[in-house]
This record gives sequence, structure tokens and C-alpha cells, in this order.
Amino acid sequence: MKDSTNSCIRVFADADHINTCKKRMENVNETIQVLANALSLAGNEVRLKILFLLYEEQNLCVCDLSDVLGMNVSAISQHLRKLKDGNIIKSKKTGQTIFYSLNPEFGKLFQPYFSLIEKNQIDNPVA
Amino acid sequence: MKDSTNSCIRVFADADHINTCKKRMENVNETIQVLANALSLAGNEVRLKILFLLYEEQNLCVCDLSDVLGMNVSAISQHLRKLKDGNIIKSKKTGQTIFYSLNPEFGKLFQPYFSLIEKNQIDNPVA
DNA sequence: GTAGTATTTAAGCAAACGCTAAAATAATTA
DNA sequence: TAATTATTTTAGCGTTTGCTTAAATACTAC
Repeated sequence: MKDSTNSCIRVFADADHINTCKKRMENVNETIQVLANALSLAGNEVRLKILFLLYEEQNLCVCDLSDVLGMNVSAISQHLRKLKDGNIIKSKKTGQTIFYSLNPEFGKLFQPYFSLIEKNQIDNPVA
Repeated sequence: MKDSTNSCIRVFADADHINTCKKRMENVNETIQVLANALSLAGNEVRLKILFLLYEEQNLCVCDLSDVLGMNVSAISQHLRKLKDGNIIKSKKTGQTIFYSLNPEFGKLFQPYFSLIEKNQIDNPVA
């Protein structure tokens, strides 16, 4: 006589505990939102490659990235736009070339993963 | 007289450098793939919440998560499945309840972010 | 066995994603 | 001014995502 898809009645549920969790989650909600957004941007193979390349090379233009990754300039450009919209990279125009680089805060945030990639040390930890 | 959508001819392009980058990227390709997959799984608001909750509480069932996050059990279950398929969490059945917990390797991999969330210290770094 | 509880799975659908191709900007050079 | 180069933007399209609803599976207890 209850809607099992929307809530649960179970013996070992600790209502107080659940509520504590609920409140804690409300507090960190915005932080989670921001972090999830950054992670989802980095959680794409092409974009992660772009970010790693920017981490290693500091300044690259769409063209460089297109050459290195063997991909359509337009496709790269669209990824760059997402990363820029997400405040993860910044751009600087020099003549007709636009150089992209990591925002320092983001570089710091993702340093550990860049290190892992450099060392090629992730196959173990996850897979 | 060239296809500007597929390659670039530009004055300051350093062909050797580009090639070095290309090879380095090929070497880390698999690592990037694995990492991007993990990041994309964590890069979803609901899933990041689930992961954080598992980090804090160790063992939770779909029902707990559903209650805390105020979401449909089925929706949560589907997120859990993705996380399990990605080897990020594991499950243990006790009676008719299935408890989920972080895979230790993953916990280690994402520890820095969990700490950030706990301290609510991410608004600055990114946004 | 039947009823109830905990959970997953399948189907369906709107929204978001990522790419291609083509057109539009903008800076440089002839 | 016209052509070239570097880049972005728009439109279109197939695929993936994440949710809802409903049905299926599995364990527990009466």
C-alpha cells in the first residue's frame, strides 16, 4: 500500500541518519554542482587530451590541437568553447591566432590526474 | 587551395614538435581513455552525490540513496549500475538488501575531490 | 503458496552530445 | 580590394544520456 518507487520503508533505516545526510548534501550541493560540471567537461576523451596537451605545452591553438589529435578543426573548436564556457581554459589572441591555455585554478584542481597520465599509471587503479 | 577543415598550414607550426606530441598522446591513449571514463561517470551531479555519500557512509543501499537524494529508486539504481559497470563501486547482498560501497582504488583516485566537497572549498577554484 | 519488501530491468521519450559540412568573422598579405 | 589564413558559428543528424513508468526478479515472512 505504498509507492515503492518514491520512498522506502525498511527495518534498518535510520530516519535521523538519513536526515543528517540529507542536510549535509544540501550544504555541499553547490560545490558538487561546480565540481560535477568540471569533471564532466574533463570526462570526455577528446577534451581530456586537449587539457593534458595544454598542461604540457602551455599554449596551443586550434590548429595545433587539430594536427596532434588528427581531428577536424571545427570539432576541436567546439570542444574548446565548452571548456572556455566552463572557465577551465582561457584564450589569448595574437595576430590571427588564438592561443589557449589552462586556467591556473583548474590546472591545480586536475594536477593529480595529469601526473597520472604522464606516468601512464592509471590502468591499475581503475581497470 | 587546401582543405582548411582537416589540416593547417601556418607559419609558426613546428612539425617536429607536433609529431612529438602526437607520439606522446598515442602512448597515453589508453590511460586517457580509462581516466576519461571514470571522470565522465563522476561528472554527473547525481552520481557525484552518490559517490560522495558512499565515501562518507561506506555502505548504502538504493533505498538509502533514494531517500537522501529525494529521487526515484529506479533512477538511482540505473546510476548505480553505471558506476558498477565502470568498476567504481561494488555491491554486497545481505538478505534482500544490496549494499554498495566504493572500490578502494577509486576512493583513492577521487579522495582529493571528496576532501574538497567536505570542506566546501571548490567555489573559489573553479567558478 | 501468497503477500510484501528491495531491487533491477526494459521500454519510451525528451534533451544533451559530438561530429560533419558549410557559412560567417576576422586578421594578414598581395 | 581581393585572396589567404585562422578560427568560430550554425545547421543538421545520429547517438547517448537520464528520467519516468511499468514489468520482472529475488528474498522474507506469514
